[in-house]
Amino acid sequence: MENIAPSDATGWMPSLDQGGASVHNAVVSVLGSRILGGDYAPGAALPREEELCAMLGVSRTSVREAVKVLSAKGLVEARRRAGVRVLPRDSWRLLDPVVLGWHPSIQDDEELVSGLLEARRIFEPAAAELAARRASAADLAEIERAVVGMRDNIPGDLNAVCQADLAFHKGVIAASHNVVLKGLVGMLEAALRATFLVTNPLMEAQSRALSAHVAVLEAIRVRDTAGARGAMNRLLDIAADDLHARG
Amino acid sequence: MENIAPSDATGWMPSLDQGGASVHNAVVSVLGSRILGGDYAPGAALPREEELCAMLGVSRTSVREAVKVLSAKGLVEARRRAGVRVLPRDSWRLLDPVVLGWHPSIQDDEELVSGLLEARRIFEPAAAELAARRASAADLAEIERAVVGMRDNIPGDLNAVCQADLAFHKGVIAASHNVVLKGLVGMLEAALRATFLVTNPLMEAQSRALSAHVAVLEAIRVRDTAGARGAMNRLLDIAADDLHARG
DNA sequence: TGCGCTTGAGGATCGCGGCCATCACCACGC
DNA sequence: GCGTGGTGATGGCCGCGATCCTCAAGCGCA
Repeated sequence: MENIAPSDATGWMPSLDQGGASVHNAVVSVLGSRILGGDYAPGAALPREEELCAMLGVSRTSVREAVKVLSAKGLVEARRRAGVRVLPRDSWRLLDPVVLGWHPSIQDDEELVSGLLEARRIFEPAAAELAARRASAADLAEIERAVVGMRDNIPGDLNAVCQADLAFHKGVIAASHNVVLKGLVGMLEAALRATFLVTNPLMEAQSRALSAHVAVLEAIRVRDTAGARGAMNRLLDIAADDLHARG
Repeated sequence: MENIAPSDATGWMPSLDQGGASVHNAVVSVLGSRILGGDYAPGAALPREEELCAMLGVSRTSVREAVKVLSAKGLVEARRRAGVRVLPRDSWRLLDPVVLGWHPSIQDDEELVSGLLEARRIFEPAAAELAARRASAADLAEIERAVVGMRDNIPGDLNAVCQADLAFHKGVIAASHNVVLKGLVGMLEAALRATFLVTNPLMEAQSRALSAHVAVLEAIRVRDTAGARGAMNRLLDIAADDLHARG
């Protein structure tokens, strides 16, 4: 029965503890995390509005807005008399980065991790091939900047390396100029984050990964579609190896 | 300045004209369609809450809930003093079937149609390959039922054929047992609907498509992964041909 | 005198609480 | 067994105050 709001009258702690900066975002985040975490299982019913208000210390307006948002993301369904029930996992918009961000520990969800990696092996090589065909000068510059960012931070700042790695894959997908693939960057972001959490920062692994990234970049630059696809495949092989070795 | 609500006091027309069954769903649907239709371009600001209320004939509560939903789907962003602004298309959750359903005419959006088909050619053959490896008896029965549904309605009910076709592709993706791929069924649904709108019901095309579907089913049944991938590729070749011939 | 930073007021959304309407479900009665 | 009314939940509307971002006017400095 924790309390989100700063509660009563006396003091005023300016910050909210969870999620976004606004009250209803905090409610959305709390309920979403609780659903993804399994506290409210699919098929189960959430507490009534009134109870949620009391539980979270917010007004009905915020709770109702939060329920609407969760409903928009396919997590719950609100019916008139029956209250709010959690929908089965198949209807959850797991490709929504926000929803994926509510997962308490992606790296421990075996089905999700393998599904994400499998999906990456399906569409990232294809994205690289399309990028080799369509990348503009700006796209190439973006990808190259990411590679440079990886190289310059390799022995040191691990966080910067991760961000550059993410920027690299985002750049390749953006260079594919495909609307659907661009809709998958959120999923990719979550997948990479999970990978970074599992894969320890091994020097050798990092240098291998860097050379694979360079190979993808060069293949795209010279418009070698098959080479780009193959280089991306090798890159994902390395990632899968690291993931498997550590898992 | 149309009015969603039944307006004033005298009469009471029970039905809402747009979208779902509830008021806020109607508002969401109207605003979403208007954004997708280009009436509110990316970067532009929506009218103020008060104006939207007057324009749609609903209360601020409904408008605000609708804005929250649209914000959850990445269409708009509400900032305090600046009002509600439409976000760039890249942040729209186009993989959300609801969002895609707001598109006024998918078949006329060249970039979207080609992007959808391209995406299908990337991940549907892969899904067929995975299905050949993992399909359960129930999965196979579901796919087979869809094929039978296509065959039995081929000369007659076009709508039933389309539904069976959709069920077929859904079944293959479900049989792949991949979380990410299952998240793409909404996109697939919109893609198929757009295809059906363009491709006229040619007898020869339908029979060709049917045999291709049967080939995919048989390959999955005998666990022929490469065959399933190839058959799905041929199926998509046919679809692309029909689409191109008519486009 | 011109430019840039600060500060003030305005104005929009945000959040709250109460109210009534609506509708599904259940139990009672015919 | 079926119809009907009670009951309790969500759906929707309204007005209020708080908040805080934005824009622009005003001031200081070179």
